[in-house]
This record gives sequence, C-alpha cells and structure tokens, in this order.
Amino acid sequence: LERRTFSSFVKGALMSPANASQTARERARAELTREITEEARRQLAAVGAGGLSLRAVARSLGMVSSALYRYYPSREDLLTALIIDAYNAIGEAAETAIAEVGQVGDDEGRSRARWLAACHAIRGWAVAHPHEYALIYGSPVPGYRAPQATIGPAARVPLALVGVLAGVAGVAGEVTAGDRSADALTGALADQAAALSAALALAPLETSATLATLAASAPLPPVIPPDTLVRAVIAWTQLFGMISFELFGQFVGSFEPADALFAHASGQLATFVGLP
Amino acid sequence: LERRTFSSFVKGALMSPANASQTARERARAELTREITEEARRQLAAVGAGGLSLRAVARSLGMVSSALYRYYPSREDLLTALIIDAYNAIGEAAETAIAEVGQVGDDEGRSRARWLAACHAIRGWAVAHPHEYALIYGSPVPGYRAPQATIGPAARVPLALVGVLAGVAGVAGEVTAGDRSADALTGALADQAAALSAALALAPLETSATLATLAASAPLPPVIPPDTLVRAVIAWTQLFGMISFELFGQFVGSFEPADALFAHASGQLATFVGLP
DNA sequence: TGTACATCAGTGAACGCGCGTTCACTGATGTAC
DNA sequence: TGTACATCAGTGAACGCGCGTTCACTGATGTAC
Repeated sequence: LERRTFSSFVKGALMSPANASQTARERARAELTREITEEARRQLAAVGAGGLSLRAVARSLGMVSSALYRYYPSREDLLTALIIDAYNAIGEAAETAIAEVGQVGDDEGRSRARWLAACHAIRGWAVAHPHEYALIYGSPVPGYRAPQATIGPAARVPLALVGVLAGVAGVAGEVTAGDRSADALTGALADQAAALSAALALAPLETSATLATLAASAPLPPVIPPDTLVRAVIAWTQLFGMISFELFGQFVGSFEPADALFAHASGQLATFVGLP
Repeated sequence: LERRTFSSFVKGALMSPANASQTARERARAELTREITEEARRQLAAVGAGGLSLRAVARSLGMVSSALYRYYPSREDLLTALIIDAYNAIGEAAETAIAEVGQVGDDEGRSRARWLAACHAIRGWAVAHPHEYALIYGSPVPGYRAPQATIGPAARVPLALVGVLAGVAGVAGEVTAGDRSADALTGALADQAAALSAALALAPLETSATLATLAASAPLPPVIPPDTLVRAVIAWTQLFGMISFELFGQFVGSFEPADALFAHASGQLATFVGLP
C-alpha cells in the first residue's frame, strides 16, 4: 500500500501538469469543475452573492447537493473561485483593450488612447456583469474573508492602469510637468506612495505568476514617481466610484444613462493623470 | 359603529400630529418602534443587511417574532426605515460640518473650508458606520427595490455639496474661470446637465419636505452652471469611490490607513470643482 | 363617573421553506504486479 | 493480458438550523355615551 501510493503519487506529480493526455477521470473532473463554476456564475448573476446556494447549483446540474463537495470543499471556496475569475476577467478586459490600441499616433496620444480604452473596457465589463462586479467591488460578502489567492488577480486592473502611465513616465519629467504644486506629498502619504512606487519596480520579481506574466506582456519601468502614483490611485478610485454609482443606482433620475458622463469623466481623468 | 369609528378618526386626525400629550398607548408604540429600529441597526452593524433577521431582532428585544408585525409590516419595510435613517444621518453629518465652518476667512476660503469639512464628515460617518454605509452605497440588497421615500434623504449629501459650490457660484464667472476647455459639454451630457441644473433651481418648490427644509437652511441660488455641476458630480463619485475602496478593502496593503490619501484627494477635488 | 364596547399589543403555535454539511454506501474507473 | 485491489464520483438520507409570515387567541388600554 505504501509503495503503491507513493509511486502513483510520483507518477501523478510527473505527468499531470505537463501531460495533456489525462485519464478519462481527470478529463471528466476538469469538465465538471468548469460546469459547476459556470452554473454558479449564472446563479450569481441571477440572485447575487448572498443568495448563491450550493444546493441550487447542484439542482441545476442534475446532481445531488453532496456531490459538489467532491469539487469544492465548501461554499466559501466556490465563492473564492468566482471572485478570482471575476478579477481576472475584468483585468483581462483592461489589458486587452490597452494592447489593442496598438501603434497609432505619437507616444503621448497613444497613452491617452490606451487610458481611455482601459476605462471603457472596465466599465463595459462591469455593465455586462453587474453581479460579478458587485461581488468584487461591492459590499463585502458577510462572513467571507478574501484569501491571499485573490490579491494577485485583484491587482491586474490597477497594474494595467499604472502600466499605461509607465509607458509615458519613462520620460518621467513629462508626466510630472505642469502645475503640480498641489501634489506635494507629505507625511504618511509620502511614505506610502514611495513604498508602493518601490514595490512596483520589484513587482515582476516577487509576486505571483499571474503578475509576472502580466508584467512581461507590458513591462514596467523601474520607477513611477510617487506623485504620479497618487494621481493614478485617485483616478482609479474615481473610475470605480462612477461605475459603482451607475450600477448601484445612485444616478437614477439624473445622469442615466451614464455613457456620456462616463466618457467625459474618463477624459478629465486622463488629463488629471498627465495624459494630455 | 360607523359613527364611532368616524368620529374617533376625526379626533385622531386633528390631534395626533400636533398634540404632544399622546395616550399611553401612543407613547409606548413610538418608544417601541424606536427600540426596534435601534436594535435592527445594531444587528445590521454586526451581520450586514443580508443577515438582518426579524426573528433575531425580536429575540434581542425579548419579544416574540410575530409581535414585530405590529410595527413593521415586513422585513422589507424595516430595511427601508434603516436606509432612510442612514441617508439622513450621513446627509446631516455633511450639512452640520458645512454649517459649523461659520464665517472664517473670505468667501472663497470659506467655501473651500466647507468643502473639505463636508468630505471629512462624510468619510468620518462612513468609517464609524461601515455597515450602514454599505447598506446605502454598496451592492444593492438582492430582491429589494428602494421605494420613492428614499430619494429625498439620498439627495441630501449631493445637495449639500452642490450648496457649497452654489455659495461661490453666485458669482458664476469665478467658478467657471480658468482653463476649462476640456469641460465643453456635448450631446446627452449637455442635456442631462442642463436639465439637472434647471431642476436644482426649482428643487425647494417641488420636492419633499425634507428637501425643502434643507434648502431653507442652505438656500440654493437659482442657477448652477451645467459645467460646474458636472464637475461636482465627478467629485461626488470620486469622494464615494475612495470611501468605498477604503471600507471594502481595496487599499489593503497599499494606502492603509487611508487618512492621508483621503485628505490629499479632498484637496485635489476642491481645486477640481473650482475652490482654490 | 361608570359601563359597554372597540381597538390594539403581544403570545404561541404552526406552515412551509431552504440552507450547508456529514456520512455510510455503491458502482465505476484506474493501477500495480 | 488478467486480476486483485485502491481510488474516486456520485447517491440518498439525515442532522440541525434559521428564516418570514400567518392566525386565532388573550388581556390590557382607550373611548363613546
């Protein structure tokens, strides 16, 4: 028994990541895991995170509820999977939009186009997936604590935005030019911004594989000036604040539909972060 | 029977709003309604909106769950009461902060001080009441549709912010001065902003008593220019975007605590809306 | 002022529901020799 | 290649829980005359 268990373990360890010809069991398992996650996502879109129920997911799949425990050890783990998927999806939407801008215009014009494209892609994803958006940017799910595994995917959007600025900040003087007297950072904020600026320079080396992959596809310059970073953070909160207000109903009766307001604000933001 | 019912109805209608010497029953009812709402708010703070349970509230009050139905016809109505209370509380926090700035400095300096005071009061309330904040600015409660009665209280904060600008916009040229080429409003946004600008001028006349009261305490000038209004809306979304990110955990590991960032951003915002 | 009656607050039991999770089990799939 | 055994997926019943809401009721409070 010991020998068998060990040797099959070794074989599994050697084969399963690399070898694509899985056993039928492995294929079935992967397939069903996918189906469960998809059905859960569908339910999420219908009833929100609070109402997501393992039993309902199992029912829709024609299984018995206890069978799900072969795939996810608890409801919380299923939620985590959905959260990670959502962060990756919105992150990928932003990255793709940025990448697709291509080589039009001069350096500055391209960066601004990339910024606007990212903003619109992020909002587009949010509008198309409001419950998934609420899951990751809305009120925290009560009783749920986000595990470490979510922080990499959660960073994709802010990193993508910073990456757009980094493309320009290579000539850092340009971004920090203009009247920036109000930008003088003091006290705790100066420390935090400097720390984050330094961390970003090292990000590709020390964070998750996902982050490294991202960084490889849009390499970060060694340094983004702290004041630019703070402007970027403010823009980031502005962007998501407006999306949240739109999706959560604060614009009812005034700026609805919010397309025009959003487009206008994105432009103002681009200017604010130094992309004229 | 008919006569009695009618006459007691008339007496009730004549007396109860004005006369403070209620019957013992009326006093007990008012008292218990207050206690139920307070206990519900306490539970909200502990478990969030999704977890708020009539049975648990009744239990804490030493009542039987069915007794609550003498005070609120359903769970949804209790939630509505909490939502209205929360909007009123955060609105009042903003209004009070603005009012307390008093008569320091010149006109412009005072307006900027009021703006900053409002921002900090709003954030302060949110940090002190995170679950109530999440109830009104977080993901919508699934299955709940906000009734009309919430829109008046919900408008207090934006009206208070607009009121600060209005104090300056009386000399409208000042606020719209400077480089505002990016502010040119087009298409749907121009229409929406113009409509809102016009509606604000009429607001005290046609909206609820609460709004009228507010308007009386901080009277609005007849017109706020549409481009100023759009800047105010952008600032409004920025403000709440940052608060939401802070409360909902998006700053974990970077700008936390967020006090310094918030103070800095509030200043940038004040400048953005034309309060130098 | 007293009395008969109406109104109202609160009780306790019940209805019907759905949930997450556990557990012993059966039967199919995979594997070491 | 066949066989004995280990692994795994899925079943069905059960546990224990809490929820919102309804309803007939009792007893206290209010009120018209």
